[in-house]
Amino acid sequence: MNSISIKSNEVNSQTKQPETGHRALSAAGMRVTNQRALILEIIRQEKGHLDADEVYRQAREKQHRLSLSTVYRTLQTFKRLGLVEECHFDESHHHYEVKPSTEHHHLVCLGCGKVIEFQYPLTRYVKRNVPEARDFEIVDTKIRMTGYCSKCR
Amino acid sequence: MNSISIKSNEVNSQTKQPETGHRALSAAGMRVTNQRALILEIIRQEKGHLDADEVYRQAREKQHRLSLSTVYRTLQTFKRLGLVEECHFDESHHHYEVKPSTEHHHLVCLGCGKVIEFQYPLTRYVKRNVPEARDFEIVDTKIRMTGYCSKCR
DNA sequence: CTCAGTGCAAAAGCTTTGCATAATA
DNA sequence: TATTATGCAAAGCTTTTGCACTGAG
Repeated sequence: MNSISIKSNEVNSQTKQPETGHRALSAAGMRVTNQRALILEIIRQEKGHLDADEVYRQAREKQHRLSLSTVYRTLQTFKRLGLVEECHFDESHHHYEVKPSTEHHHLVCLGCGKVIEFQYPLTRYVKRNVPEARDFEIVDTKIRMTGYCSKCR
Repeated sequence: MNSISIKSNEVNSQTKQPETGHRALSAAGMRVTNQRALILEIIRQEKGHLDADEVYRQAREKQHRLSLSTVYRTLQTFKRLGLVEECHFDESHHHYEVKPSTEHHHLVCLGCGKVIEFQYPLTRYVKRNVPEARDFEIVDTKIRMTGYCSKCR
């Protein structure tokens, strides 16, 4: 409903209160719980791409009693609200990242597992150049290229 | 080790023997079992993209006692040999298709679930136009665009 | 005070594995 | 005959769900 843009990763260090996420959550008409604020903060601060279990482990360090199901439920909620996005780097897990404002894609290194992001408006390009995509209303584009990075090749 | 190209989907209908897959299997130095031949035949004949359970159901119609684990093991084997490829259309399953000789990608309709394939050398395009991809040795490109097809939009 | 959100435990999917049996080369 | 592959059942992992309790608004 509301489009909430996430622009900064900096933590509000002047005020003592961990304000991170409060605006976004309440703007979406959701209750602001410690769990949600914490999970959102974790995903935002991690530049990379976390899976549910990594979020859980990190969250647990701050909130001892938080449960895995809350992590899953919260991740689903954030996904629905468009706050985070699900990626599929390997076959078994989901990974999550903050929703990027501009279209970007991933290069996944088979050697070291590093994920390199690049921004490029490939949706537009495909829409223009691929006949099959003409009368298809593209909602989302996911590109995952695998291979070997400069170090590993 | 050997690269085995699959070119035709036609069933050998002159000879009575279900030859499908025998060459490919033995060329790869694997034992030719009825189960493997059948599973390969099913994946080849199905133009679309099957998941393990669909392969299992179809295979069962011909070989009553075949087990799900054999399907999984066989699919893994075929993947390793490069005979089939794994796709990820939704979050929960794997889907398999015969390994295509030319680069192709998928448009997945969120309305009816239809999967439209299109061929386009996007790897080359990305390699040329995306700086981050320059010193990355791209092994595989997976593009999945979701949206709505002409009927569903 | 009320209802959305949480924790816990249990269940549900999909996939893998151990082991004895069956079948291929 | 010597392995390799299979079937069956059981386990493994990730994710979801039911329910009573807690806490935000």
